[in-house]
Amino acid sequence: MANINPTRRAEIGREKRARTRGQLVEAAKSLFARQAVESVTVDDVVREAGVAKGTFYVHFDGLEALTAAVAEELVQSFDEMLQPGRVSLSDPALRIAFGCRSFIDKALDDSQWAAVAARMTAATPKGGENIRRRLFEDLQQLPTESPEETSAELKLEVVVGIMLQILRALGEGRLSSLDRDAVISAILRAIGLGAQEAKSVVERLPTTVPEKSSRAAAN
Amino acid sequence: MANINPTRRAEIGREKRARTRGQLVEAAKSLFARQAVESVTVDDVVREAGVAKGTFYVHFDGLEALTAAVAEELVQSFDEMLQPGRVSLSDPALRIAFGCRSFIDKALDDSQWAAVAARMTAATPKGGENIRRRLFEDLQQLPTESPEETSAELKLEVVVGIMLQILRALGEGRLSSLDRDAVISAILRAIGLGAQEAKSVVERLPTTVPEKSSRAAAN
DNA sequence: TCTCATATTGACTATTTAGTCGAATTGACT
DNA sequence: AGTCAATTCGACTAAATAGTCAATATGAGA
Repeated sequence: MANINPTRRAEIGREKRARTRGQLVEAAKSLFARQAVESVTVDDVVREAGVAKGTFYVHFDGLEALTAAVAEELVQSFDEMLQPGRVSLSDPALRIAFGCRSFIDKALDDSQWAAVAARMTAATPKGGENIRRRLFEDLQQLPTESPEETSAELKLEVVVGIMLQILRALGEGRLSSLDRDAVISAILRAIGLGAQEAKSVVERLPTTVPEKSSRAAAN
Repeated sequence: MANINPTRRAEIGREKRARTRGQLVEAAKSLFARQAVESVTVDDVVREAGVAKGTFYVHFDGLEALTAAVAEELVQSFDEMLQPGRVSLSDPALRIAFGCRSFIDKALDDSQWAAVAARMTAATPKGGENIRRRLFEDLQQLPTESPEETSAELKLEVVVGIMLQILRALGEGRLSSLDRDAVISAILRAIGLGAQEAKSVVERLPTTVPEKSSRAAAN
């Protein structure tokens, strides 16, 4: 008699489930990197994932749920990327610069990630809200220049705008020989730091260990 | 006998044609302002325009052609907006600032235009190419700062990124109390001008006569 | 090898969308 | 009022897409 422990049963299933679910999310990311999120169909996804249509609906209620899952994964990667800087850096300008550089490094290392991240912010603004809010707080803590004319709200849009455009460009293969520090400097100057201050912030930025595994090379 | 001059016949038709075609383009713009270009269907358009489906295909081969027509109209409005500055201003920084301010003024006056313009650049990069190219040329003509680290290619993405984000924000109703000059200053500082230089450029910017008719108010 | 809970499959129906076409409407002119 | 070329209409077919479900496959443990 094969009366297996039901808890064990569920465990076995979870592995298989997780693998298939992962394939679907991977397929979605691959498609989102190539075309508009709104133009991707369930049939596209299952074809790309090499999975039957019914399977899709076992894992997700519909495209919206899949999109949310991709967004969730992105937010996860954002948080992991930004966490180290948030805890260790006390200077808001330095925190902003660190966050931006982390994004750029990731985008330089994995252009698919860049393309997906850029597309998802437009499609599901919900996911990016936390990152926006934290950036906004950092911008508010920035020492205000003499006669401050640039509101924190505007600075927020400026930083987000530059970063998104860089992500889009890298995602499309443009700007592949990008100078990270030049971008950070431009952002810092845009939000009111002087050229010298900006340069100084960039120089004080802690060096990050270069990643070993390259996703871009693997694909 | 009603044997009308065939040339006259065609003339009569053209008016009716033009009106219907205009309704379709208007409907498309209205939809593009609300949702992703890729998610708009022919049925959406004809419903919004209050026109039968068959009529749509009399005027356009398909959605792509309609989208191209909307893009064409946008490019037209860009050119009209940017032309005065291009011919009268010799300082590249001034030309860039003027162009950006023209965009912002238009967006401030007509948030639908802003939303559509932002969405269309992503959907049909073809249309924006000329504007991009002209901006790039202006950026190249900019006097190079001491040890130039920011390439013209990067500056291009920075300016475009900021402008697109401002357009998106205004299109979504955010930043409605926007300080035009603050945006221009931020852009100029980002591309390498000092804070004082940027301020000076903004002050030297010729004043434009405020528009009488407000599209935003009319809708 | 057999069992069986779980996961996967793909054919199926229902709905949405693209695109067509003959019939009806329009409106300036006679 | 009548004419007629141009335009518009909307029902129609074909194709694409969403979502369902009974049948099949999987694989660890007995």
